[in-house]
Amino acid sequence: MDSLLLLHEAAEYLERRDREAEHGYASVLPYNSDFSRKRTKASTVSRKTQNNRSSHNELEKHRRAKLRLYLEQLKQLVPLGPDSTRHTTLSLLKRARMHIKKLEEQDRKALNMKEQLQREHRYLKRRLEQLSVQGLERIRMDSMGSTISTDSEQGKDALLFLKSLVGQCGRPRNDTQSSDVDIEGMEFTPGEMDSLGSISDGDDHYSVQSSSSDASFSHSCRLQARPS
DNA sequence: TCATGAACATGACAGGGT
DNA sequence: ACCCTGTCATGTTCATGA
Repeated sequence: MDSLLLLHEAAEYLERRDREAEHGYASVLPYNSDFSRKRTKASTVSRKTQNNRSSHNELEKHRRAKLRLYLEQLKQLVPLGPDSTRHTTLSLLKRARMHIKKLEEQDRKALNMKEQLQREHRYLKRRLEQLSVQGLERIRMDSMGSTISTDSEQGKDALLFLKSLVGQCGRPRNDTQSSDVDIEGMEFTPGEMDSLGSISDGDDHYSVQSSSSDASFSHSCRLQARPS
């Protein structure tokens, strides 16, 4: 059972108990009434039970202390906000449930983003490889009139330049490192998610300019791609 | 003073061990 | 069958804020 489900059940339980108390059942039964099973049976309590009572009380106290500790630990993990100066167990559990839901949503969005970036990276890499081949061809054609040594030097320079380009653009988010993308504190606006949604892996019509969230990434690659 | 939440006491029960 | 341990349900008491 996952933590969200546990919290959900805990919060629902406390809410139910509150509701029942409001409507007059369960915990508001009259003391010593016929409905009170423990008090009516108390008269038949054995001497052994009496002897064990204090130890049982101690155990119960320990159990409650443990519960308090867990609630304290939970309080450290859940952002409580400025408005909640006074926390109750119920409010804490509700907040924790909301917080977990929010984290799950962020995680889902970050995974989507990661997949889109991986697709973008693969596309850019392919494109650079194409461009490097085309660039070499063009340099070779342009330098037909020059000497063999010059031609060779220029080709070598161009090749080095293009290789470095592939390295630079590929390095920030290559396939092996992409699983380590830091998604801490990522906030996504609906616009960002929409624009990312327009990219598809199998579709090479993907437009670099259309990706608003990665404009800086693609733009820097384009700028660097201009030989000085 | 009253309402409310937390802490406590206690009986009941379930499950595991002997 | 009995005991032990952990948990739950319920009523009471206490602390605290409005």
